[in-house]
Amino acid sequence: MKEKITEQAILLFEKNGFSETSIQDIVNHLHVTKGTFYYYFTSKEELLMDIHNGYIDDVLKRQDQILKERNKSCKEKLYEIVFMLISIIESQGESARVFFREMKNLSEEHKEDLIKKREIFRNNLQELLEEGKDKKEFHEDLSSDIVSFGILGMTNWSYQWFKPNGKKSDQEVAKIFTDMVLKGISI
Amino acid sequence: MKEKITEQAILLFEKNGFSETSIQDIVNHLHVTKGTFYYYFTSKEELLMDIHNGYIDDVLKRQDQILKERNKSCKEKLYEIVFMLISIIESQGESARVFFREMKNLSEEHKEDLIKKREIFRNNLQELLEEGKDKKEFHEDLSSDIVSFGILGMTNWSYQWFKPNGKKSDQEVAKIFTDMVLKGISI
Amino acid sequence: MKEKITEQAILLFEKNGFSETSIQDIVNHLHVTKGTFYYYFTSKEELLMDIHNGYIDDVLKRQDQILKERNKSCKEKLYEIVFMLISIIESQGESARVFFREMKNLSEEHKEDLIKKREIFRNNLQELLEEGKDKKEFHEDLSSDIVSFGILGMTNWSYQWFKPNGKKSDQEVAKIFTDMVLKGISI
Amino acid sequence: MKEKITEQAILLFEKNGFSETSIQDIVNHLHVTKGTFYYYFTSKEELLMDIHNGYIDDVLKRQDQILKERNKSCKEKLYEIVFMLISIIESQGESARVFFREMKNLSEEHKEDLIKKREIFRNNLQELLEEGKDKKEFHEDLSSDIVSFGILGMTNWSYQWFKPNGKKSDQEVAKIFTDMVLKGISI
DNA sequence: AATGAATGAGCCTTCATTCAT
DNA sequence: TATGAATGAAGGCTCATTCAT
Repeated sequence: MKEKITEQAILLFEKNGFSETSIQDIVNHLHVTKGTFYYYFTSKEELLMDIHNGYIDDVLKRQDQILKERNKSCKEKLYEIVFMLISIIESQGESARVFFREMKNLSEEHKEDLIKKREIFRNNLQELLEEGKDKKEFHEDLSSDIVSFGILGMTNWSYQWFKPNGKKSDQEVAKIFTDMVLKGISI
Repeated sequence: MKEKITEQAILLFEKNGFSETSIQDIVNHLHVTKGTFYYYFTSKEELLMDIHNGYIDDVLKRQDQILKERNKSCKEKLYEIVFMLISIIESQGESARVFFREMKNLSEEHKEDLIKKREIFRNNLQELLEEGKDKKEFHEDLSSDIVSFGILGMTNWSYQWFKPNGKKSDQEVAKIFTDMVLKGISI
Repeated sequence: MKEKITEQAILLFEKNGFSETSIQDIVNHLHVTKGTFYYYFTSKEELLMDIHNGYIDDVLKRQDQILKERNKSCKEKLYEIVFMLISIIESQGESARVFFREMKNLSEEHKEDLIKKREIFRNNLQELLEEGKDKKEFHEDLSSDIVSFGILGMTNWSYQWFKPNGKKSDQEVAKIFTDMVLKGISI
Repeated sequence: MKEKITEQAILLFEKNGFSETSIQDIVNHLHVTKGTFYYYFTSKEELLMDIHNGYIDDVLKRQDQILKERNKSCKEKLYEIVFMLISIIESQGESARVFFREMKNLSEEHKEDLIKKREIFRNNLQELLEEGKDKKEFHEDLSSDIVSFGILGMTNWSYQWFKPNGKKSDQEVAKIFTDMVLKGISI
């Protein structure tokens, strides 16, 4: 039941926003009563936090797995991270959108926790860029901080327009983005 | 007065969110009463729409000016657009953040209008990329649609982390982003 | 309107208790809506505090007037205070009962304020007893603290049984109590 | 278990009030679940009634024992009743406070039962005063009804201020009160 | 004897909006 | 142009109670 509530909530938060979705809305869709909701969650915010944690923890775990792979170059790892981010928006688009849009509705304390985790993710990417510089895979005058923000912007922003069943697949988009970042668009 | 209300609303919407900001909050900061608000606006949504239009119209106008410039290459124009987007977040950060976050609170009708304008903006960028391909400034196998999304992602996302008085200026960030997009990060 | 709400609330709080009376109950009796209530009060507790302050401030003012009277003996003043307390329960019985029963529903802060005022009242009584000892009106080995508690107990408790239109008037009750306290019941 | 629930409930009702204490609160403190509560009690009100009956029955029994004593004067019996009431507040302060404060939360029917018992107690006291008048121990023009209310007020009110480990013991307070009632404070 | 899931009614509070002045 | 009083709908949350197991 707790899981069913969470799933339904993700759908509604994504469609209408957190503040615009009432507990009543959520439980109506599941044909249970508000009491039931409060049996499983102590507050609406706790539910939102659960959703956020579910998303970021999953993303961090996948990033970890990619970075751990021994016999891959930094370029290859960069592609895989880009692909992972795009494809996670394909498979868990609603969670992703809730994640990016609704952080402000968390309590100050919870928000801090999440911002820390998000910063860890970005920092790992920045370190990958630095490692690539050391290994002469990337330009040595690369601003790894700004560039990491740029790459994340490209991929994260895709939740605004990327459609799972659109013209381009997640793999194609990831390829185009990685090409752009690696080789540039200029002749 | 109408302008003062709009300005104050932008500040509060940016800080606390649209749904979380009450009309009362806004008028309290201006030491007037709710009646005054409803003398100038027919609804809270109208105010939000005004803010959105103010932002996108400004951005479109600036883009137009850049694209009209005769004696500039496509590369140069691309840099100028990136710079314009970053710098507008420096100078009008609050409006920008409200614009990106609060569109869902507009009525279906108003939202459509805005999405159209936003699509015009992106399409202009895509056309610039196509023109660049024709003029042999950009690779001929460039996916101008996806790449335009990528560039917008990079710049728009900067509202999440870019700080006007941070280590890098808007010009530097624009330069780094354009370099990355044009030349790539790979050796 | 604010006054009408307060009056109605006193009646209901007295009859059913503070926690057992809903804002809805109050406004229903006045044929207005809950919004109206919150236009005049910021919270249910504020209303309760208003009631408490209205009562204790009135009682303190009256006590002051009695104590200030120049040409009266301590015994006479004691009678007047007892009479005042009984008669205030006759005229403002509901307020009195709310005052004695519902203090626990105030916030910690507000409660402290009130307890201070109540303590001032009792202390004034204790000082009157001490003054009476000095002037040889009362026994010199009188425990003025415990006795003051006893007198207040007698009078305050009357809110539990005293009925304005009962067999004995407030003046008679005050006379009986004062006689008992002054002369004792023993032969 | 039933007893454990009752004890815990008394503590919580005294501290936070009946309406402000939830069944959940009570069972949490005992590390059992709500179901358990409803196995032993049919409703929250029944529990409150049990507490009330426990208190008043005990008080009535003790009063009975005092009144039955053959070789004591009415004055002595009066002292013992006052002492009994004060000391019961010392030993069972929580029950006493719940008794005096929470009667309004009983059903009309249950409340009547209790009021009857309370009236029996007061009436016994009044009869003791009458008996004292007959035996020339008390003034013959004594208003035994009002005086009995006064004595009960003095003692019952002590639950508001009497502290078991305070400056004066229960015996001392009872002595002061009885002296005041018997001999008066006037010289 | 005890649990845990679920209910449903009610509560305090907020807020966009209206309207007479 | 601006105010202040009032509305009504909705929202988050609590809680006594029920019941199958």
